[in-house]
Amino acid sequence: MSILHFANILNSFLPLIMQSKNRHELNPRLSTDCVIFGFDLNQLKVLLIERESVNGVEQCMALPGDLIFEEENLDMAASRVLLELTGLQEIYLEQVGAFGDLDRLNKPQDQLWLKAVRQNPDERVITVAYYSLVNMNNYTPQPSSFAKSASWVPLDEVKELAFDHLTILNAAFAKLQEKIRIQPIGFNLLPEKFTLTQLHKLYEVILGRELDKRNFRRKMLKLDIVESLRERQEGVPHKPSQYFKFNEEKYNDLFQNGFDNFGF
Amino acid sequence: MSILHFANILNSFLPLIMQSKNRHELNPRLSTDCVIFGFDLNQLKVLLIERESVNGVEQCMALPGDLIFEEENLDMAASRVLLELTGLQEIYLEQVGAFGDLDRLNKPQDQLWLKAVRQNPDERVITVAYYSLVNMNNYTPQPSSFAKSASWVPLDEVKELAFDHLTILNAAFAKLQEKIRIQPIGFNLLPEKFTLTQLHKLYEVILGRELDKRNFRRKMLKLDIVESLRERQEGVPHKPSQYFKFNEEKYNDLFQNGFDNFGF
DNA sequence: CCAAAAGTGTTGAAGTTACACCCATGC
DNA sequence: GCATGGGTGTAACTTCAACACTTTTGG
Repeated sequence: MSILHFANILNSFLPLIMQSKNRHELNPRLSTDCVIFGFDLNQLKVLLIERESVNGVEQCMALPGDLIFEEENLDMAASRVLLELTGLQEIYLEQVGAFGDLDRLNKPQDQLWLKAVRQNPDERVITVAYYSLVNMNNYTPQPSSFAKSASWVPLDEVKELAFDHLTILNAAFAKLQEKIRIQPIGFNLLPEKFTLTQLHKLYEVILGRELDKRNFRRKMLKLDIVESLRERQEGVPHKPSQYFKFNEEKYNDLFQNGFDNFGF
Repeated sequence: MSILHFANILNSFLPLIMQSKNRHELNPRLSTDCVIFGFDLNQLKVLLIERESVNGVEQCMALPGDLIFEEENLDMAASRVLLELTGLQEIYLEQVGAFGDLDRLNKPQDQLWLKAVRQNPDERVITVAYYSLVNMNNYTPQPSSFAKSASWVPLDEVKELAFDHLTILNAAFAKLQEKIRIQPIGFNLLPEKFTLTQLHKLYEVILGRELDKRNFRRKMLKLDIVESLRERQEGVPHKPSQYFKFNEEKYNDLFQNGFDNFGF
């Protein structure tokens, strides 16, 4: 009796198995990946994990991500996986979308890794990606589970990632760029008190182009989402800058309504 | 030996089964749903299917959607399912996102239906939703497969849908509203030749508010994405309107670059 | 006193809003 | 001739883009 034949017989029991099995199992066909953006006041970074090498072969870096449980909401799964691999928690994650290309796990190196850690390494896996923005100062990654390390990597140094993670990262970054035009989301990436120059820089790195300093400041101040703390930098070898905080009330207002800048 | 015990033993063979089974099977945990918007020159409509009644119980309407095959891209699955259920094809579908709440299939009526048509009715299913805009004149729905009927339903008459389809519809509509501010996508919803009044009406129903007629026309003409056909309506009991077509070249240009209206 | 970044105003151009009347047609 | 929707212009206002110099501090 061939394996195929054997499997086909077992196959007829699948419905039974499905109904009775422990639902706290992992779903072998569904995963989640998280794209967490941070900002070090100079450049945009993304949180990546390093996985253990397999048979002495170094694995390239990856987004924090893993299979989800059978009985787990997608959103909760993303939060859990992020926590397990990097120690970060209480982060609002927004969905980027589902990624399910048939060849997304086919790179030889990825296959090697999957064979080492997954029960069903050949299983086709669809992943649901999430993204978020965080203030790097408040979250220090602590690798655990299969993450050998978890660290902030400058976006423009990311050349290669596991699986289709580069595609996912690009999609998330595109969402970020689109979103920052409509909602004043960037504040999540900054410390509680920040200078307008830092905010200015943040917008420049997200949008990928220079913005006029005076026009930028005028606009931000008029939107009324920043508020001076009447406190200045100290110890800087130049004219000290005022610190600002963001005005949560206005922020929430704009966050909900968007900037509504289309013109209609 | 309990069923549970039995299942647990079989469970250990699962990896084997997974590897050897026919990959042209349906994945019992993954589905796709399509939100197709149409416009009848007066109101927005969405394409819904009606399913066979189960044990004499009428089923409420649903988005066209079904399980996807193991070896099938998500995008292709959405196109296939749409074709199978409604006869529509060659439609560009854009992803809305993944929906996977644990209770999304739990309504009693939905359970009834699932038990009638699915091999594993209790399986937790995650769905990947897509949306599109079409010119209703070019696509006449032809129900088949488990769709008893497929028809255009005015958006504001949709009160209840199967599963979490109302949530999905709302998410897709929100995307549509957001997108039309950034890209001139509305033309997909109109016939090849249309009047500015029809286009105007379309924008009003999508955005859900009145727009000044003169300002709207001025703006559209300046964007240069519509072009007069120097042809007029006939047989209308009022001053006949010019027909316009949209300027594909300009359209594609704006489609790629967006309106870039944020101000930075 | 030098280097470095902070902070500040104006102007011309473009875009936005609000608003009311005449026109061409079928009946 | 009347009902219906088509089609048009202007003025006040707001927003945008471009541009350069003075200020404050540490060393």
